[in-house]
Amino acid sequence: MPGHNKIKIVHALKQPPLADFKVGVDNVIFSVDTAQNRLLVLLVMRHQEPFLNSWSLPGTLVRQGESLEDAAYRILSEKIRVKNLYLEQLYTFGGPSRDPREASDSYGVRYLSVSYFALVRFEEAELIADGVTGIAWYPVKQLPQLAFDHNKILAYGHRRLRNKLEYSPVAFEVLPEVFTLNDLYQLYTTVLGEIFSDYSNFRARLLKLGFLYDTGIKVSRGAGRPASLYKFDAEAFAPFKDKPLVFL
Amino acid sequence: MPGHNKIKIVHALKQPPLADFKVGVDNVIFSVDTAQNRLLVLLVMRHQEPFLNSWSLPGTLVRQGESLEDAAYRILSEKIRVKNLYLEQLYTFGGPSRDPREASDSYGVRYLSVSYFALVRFEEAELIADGVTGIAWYPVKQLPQLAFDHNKILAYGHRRLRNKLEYSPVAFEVLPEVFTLNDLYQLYTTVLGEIFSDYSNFRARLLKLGFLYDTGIKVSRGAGRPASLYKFDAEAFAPFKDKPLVFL
DNA sequence: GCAAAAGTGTTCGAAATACACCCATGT
DNA sequence: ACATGGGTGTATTTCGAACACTTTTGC
Repeated sequence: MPGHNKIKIVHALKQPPLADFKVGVDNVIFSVDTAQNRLLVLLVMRHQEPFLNSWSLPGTLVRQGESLEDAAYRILSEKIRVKNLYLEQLYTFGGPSRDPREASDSYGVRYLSVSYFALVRFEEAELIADGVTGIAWYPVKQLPQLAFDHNKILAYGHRRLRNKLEYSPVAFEVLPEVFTLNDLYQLYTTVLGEIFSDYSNFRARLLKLGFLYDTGIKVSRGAGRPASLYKFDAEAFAPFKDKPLVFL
Repeated sequence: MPGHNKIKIVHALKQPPLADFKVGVDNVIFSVDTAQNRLLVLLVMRHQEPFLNSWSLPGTLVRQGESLEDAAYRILSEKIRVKNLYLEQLYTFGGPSRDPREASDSYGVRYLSVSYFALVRFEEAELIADGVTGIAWYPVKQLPQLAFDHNKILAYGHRRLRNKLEYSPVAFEVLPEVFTLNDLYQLYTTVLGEIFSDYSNFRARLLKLGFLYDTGIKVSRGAGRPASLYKFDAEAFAPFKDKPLVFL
């Protein structure tokens, strides 16, 4: 079809050229220190320009043949060893000039960031300190200035975490295998804030739902009556999957 | 620091090269035909390879200096004219080999799709038929086979729409300026399915919330008692913003 | 008058809220 | 023994589901 081709060419001449991208993946990795009731996020110190010696979210550029999610898992496994984790895509930040390299190398290459949101168990997460890379859990209450637009990404991740917590059982991905109901309650209050119902009501509602299994094992934390250790029963939770369950 | 430099080089040699990307933006544009109670999605016919003569989501590749959202608005405005609309980012699909061009041109260029989700008012949306481009509203109940992974993207968008509808006032972006409570009810049932409370309860709950303004104007649709036309009062809704409001 | 659609009201039971109270342990 | 945290029970109120009933129109 010659006529059709002509149209395409005319259009191509009118339009500005396509942008070339490198695609980065940045992870917002949360965990909760139940002992100290702090919500933590994993940060790494940059050792290259740009933003040399700034803290940043652990990230990487996507390689040939690698899917976005693969890349997300790759950085994660380079930084910490975990038994299991929760991971989902967050958001894609892609405005021009969000990365200073775009200006400097003037090839017109854009840097786009697909962010992922992850939850790991604090007790099981073993940081991989390779001696060169600074890496640390930071309390979200005391964040430093981060590289790029990472503060924005982190804020977005934090919002997602709060939402998730209300209507999905992500909490049990963050807690240790067994936990007391108070651990669970503390987790909700530290992440969501004090806007919360009574402990006894929280407790009653959750137990009635029936996906928490009482192991019978008691644990004593200093003074006071020992608490039962509970376990999340994934099978018993199944019927609630995708239902608008809210345990506010 | 020479030692530091050496480490970088060694790593670079071990690692597979970075992928180069073109970034596409694909829009899932919904509207609701209140007259026929159908949920519609905007599709365009492709006139180039790959997937010549397949229906697809309206999309484009991102140009130099253009943000992702700009690109989303650009395609949208090339296809339809609307007064106002709701737009938000959906998800980023980026596995290797999701686009057949990746294989064929063998430059190792990857195609990544950032999808956007849009809602427009059916009555106000004027399709721009340029004679060449086939473009049409398709009922989501009767979708054809789409190009690329667009069926998957569309399914994802549909799920998001259902969720949005339950806890945010997007419905009023899709309805005309004034509407009857029945219009609203029909909208919810057509999108969410019949899993729904009674009309009278739905009605009572919404009116109690107090952000629907009764214009007093009555409109008669065939037989039966004429209905009041209502208006969404954005200011009165403000206090509910970001609250876990659900009008199921 | 009768059907059809809009709009109102009533009843009933389930859940959320706010407590008061009992239980088991460390010191 | 008493302070501390764990755990249970109960009265009150709010809210949603179901459904009966009234009102206003077209035919």
